[in-house]
Amino acid sequence: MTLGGKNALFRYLVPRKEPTLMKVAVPGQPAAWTVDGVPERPERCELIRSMLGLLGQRWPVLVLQVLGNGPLRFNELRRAVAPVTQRMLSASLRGLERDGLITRTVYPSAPPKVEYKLTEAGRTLNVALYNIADWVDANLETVTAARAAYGAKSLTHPLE
Amino acid sequence: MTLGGKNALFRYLVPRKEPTLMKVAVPGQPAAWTVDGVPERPERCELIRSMLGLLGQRWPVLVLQVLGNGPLRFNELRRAVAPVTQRMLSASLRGLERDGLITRTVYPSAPPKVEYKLTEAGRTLNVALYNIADWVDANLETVTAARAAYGAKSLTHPLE
DNA sequence: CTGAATCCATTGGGATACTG
DNA sequence: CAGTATCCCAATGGATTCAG
Repeated sequence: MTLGGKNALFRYLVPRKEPTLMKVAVPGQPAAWTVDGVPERPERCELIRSMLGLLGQRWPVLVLQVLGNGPLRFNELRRAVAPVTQRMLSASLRGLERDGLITRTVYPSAPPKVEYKLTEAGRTLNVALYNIADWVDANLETVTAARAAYGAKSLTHPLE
Repeated sequence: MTLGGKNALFRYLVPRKEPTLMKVAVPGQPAAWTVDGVPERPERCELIRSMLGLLGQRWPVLVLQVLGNGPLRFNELRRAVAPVTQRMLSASLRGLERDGLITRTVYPSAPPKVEYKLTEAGRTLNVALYNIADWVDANLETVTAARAAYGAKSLTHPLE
């Protein structure tokens, strides 16, 4: 089983503990973990997983999408991605800000005004999301049919 | 705030309950939910969210990636994406099969042999994943710096 | 070999109330 | 307006055991 070339992403996704297939022996070189000859960067692995986890969450994706239309204030966002709760919106915004996908600007006024704005990184990540949507457009019937065909089988599935 | 054009994905991601921004009033037409003039398809919304949820999970992504190298049997897969548990691998495989991303072929023999293989849909979805990896490659320093800069702030965050 | 069933710890995330 | 704090429930997912 080859590991080179197109499937390099995999090696960045495997967990750190006992990484079996990550160990790619390069002939003529000392045993080291490399990806296409480049030394593996654990932080890249971490970040890919982190981003996939982010995109799998409900609200951050929505926030990213609505901010693509321009900067918004907290309650504007809250209405835009309703029915998000304050808690979840706040948590999502902090997570996105932490990763540098949005900026948080406080205008010292009464009442307070806080503006959230997409960064360039956030904008480009948003674009990557459209690839998923494109895939769905191309495979909607396929998936729907597969699910229908699968319907007759057992029901108690831990994962959806 | 405009909703047209580039940000159509958003409207497919909003929850069904009380969809605020989904309702796009088209002047001169009867009030109906449309996306770029095309009637909205709730099942597409569902599927996009479903796929994002799938990609946010730990093991299905890994399974998809390793199967990109060719078909594998259950225990081969288990070793390849170690340290996955049997339960999680089984659940992931059923989910992927349900969505038509992989096929499950049982060879009637003793001991039993089951082969899992990527479908064309699974292969193309795999490709979409590389866009996330590309984004990470382009923004690794940005995100790392943002996280470091954010470090000084409060600690109790419900979302990561 | 290929799973399913059971038990249990952690976490996501909603409702509500309160604050500068 | 822009949040934080608390409570609580359901779902995720790991470890272990059982079965065809």
